[in-house]
Amino acid sequence: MASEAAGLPVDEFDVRGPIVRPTLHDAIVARVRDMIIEGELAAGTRLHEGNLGKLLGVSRTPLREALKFLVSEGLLELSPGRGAVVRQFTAKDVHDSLIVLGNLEGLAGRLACEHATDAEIREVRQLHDHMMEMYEKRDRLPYFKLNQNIHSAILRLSKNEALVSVHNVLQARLKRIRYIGNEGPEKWAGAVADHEEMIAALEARDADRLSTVLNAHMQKTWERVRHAI
Amino acid sequence: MASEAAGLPVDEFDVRGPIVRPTLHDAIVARVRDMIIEGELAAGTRLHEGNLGKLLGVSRTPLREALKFLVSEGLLELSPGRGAVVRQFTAKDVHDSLIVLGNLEGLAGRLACEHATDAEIREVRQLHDHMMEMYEKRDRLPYFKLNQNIHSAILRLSKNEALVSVHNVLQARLKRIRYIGNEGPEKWAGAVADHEEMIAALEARDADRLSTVLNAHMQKTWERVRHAI
DNA sequence: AAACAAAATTCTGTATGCAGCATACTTGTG
DNA sequence: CACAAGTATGCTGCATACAGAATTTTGTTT
Repeated sequence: MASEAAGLPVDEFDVRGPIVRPTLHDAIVARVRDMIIEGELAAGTRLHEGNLGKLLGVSRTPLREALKFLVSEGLLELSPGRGAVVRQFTAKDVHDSLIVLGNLEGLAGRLACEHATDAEIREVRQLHDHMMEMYEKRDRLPYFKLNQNIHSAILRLSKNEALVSVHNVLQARLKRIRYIGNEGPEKWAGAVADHEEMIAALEARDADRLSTVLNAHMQKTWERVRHAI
Repeated sequence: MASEAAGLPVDEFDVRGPIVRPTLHDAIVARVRDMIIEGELAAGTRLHEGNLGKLLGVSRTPLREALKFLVSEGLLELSPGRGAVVRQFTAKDVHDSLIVLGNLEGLAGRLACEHATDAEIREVRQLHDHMMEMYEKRDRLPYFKLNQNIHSAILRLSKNEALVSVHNVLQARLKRIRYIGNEGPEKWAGAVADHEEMIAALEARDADRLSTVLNAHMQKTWERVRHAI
């Protein structure tokens, strides 16, 4: 309905909401979040509103709003009068977060077994097979991305928005650490074995088994990343 | 160490951080959050930056920063070009959130059995006994507050910061609904029975039992509040 | 009278300016 | 030479100003 002419970038109209346009706010939030995850802004770094604003090409006002948003997400900390600092996670913080994440993913797996359609499970299987190809080639980055996608997919298949939401927040806090916590070959093999069992349990819709594997998988993740903290 | 003279309002120095002063930002966030929970700002209400700012006695800049913060917490929604709106939760949203909350509290109970000191458990027992007095008197508001305090205390006793954090976010979203979802006497009695079992399980450090009760308690909460949505 | 179009008003989004606090530097003193 | 006090700079926090989008109101036409 919006435009018949081919080649136009995107429709301005969305099915459910009225108009959906990308906002500067979202762009800044996403950009700074990426800078933190990719280590461009190391933990403990004090964020200079003037410099960072010039770097991103925005003025201080929308930047400050974005920073407040990231504070709420737990990626930044705020010292009154001293501005925002990239949050430094202690080993205990990470361990605690992984315990919660394991529990949340366990719940997600349980719900996914109940609510996912067969077609959706097949899509996860495809992601899994693709990931295994990357593992055979020892191609770490695509493996890493597909791995994340599979976990996100299981969360999505729980069909529980609240669960997805809190998982995302916690996941974002740890992304940086999982990014650098690249394990040795033997532990990698262990993670792959976990994933094999995951997909099997999901296809069998064995809620208890899937839940258990996901929870245990997260506990092993701790062993893999603890050295990096 | 800070001041020997009695009567001074508060020490300016905290044990761990350097200086702790209340910030305008935090005050605005807390105020608007309360206005939402207490229904002064009903779900669906469009927040007018000019009016709200005048009402609170602050200019638009810090107000907007606070609103962005609350958007991240999930209490507000943002329509680009149209400002912030108090988020409207569907019945499914609430149900989903309660499922997650039940799981989180179950985990918290499990961890609390492991990590809480005897003294801390005794404090929870005192809260519980006090709450029971209020129940005998059918004094709803203090009962409600003490109830919340007990749940918060169990979360705190888990000694897991990440768990407390995500629980708080989810809890804040539902506070308004639990505030209005005041049940009849028979369901109230059921909730009280749950609490009796909770405190017993905690004192026995029976992790499985406490976890089960907390999870079930949250599922019953759904029955109590569903009519209010 | 109803529907559409255009103008005016109002509100959001962004930039800039200013005041106060924090920090770094400099200078004076023991 | 070390340390402390005073000064100077720079940054944050907040307010205001301006531009563009959204909404409402008004006028015109059918």
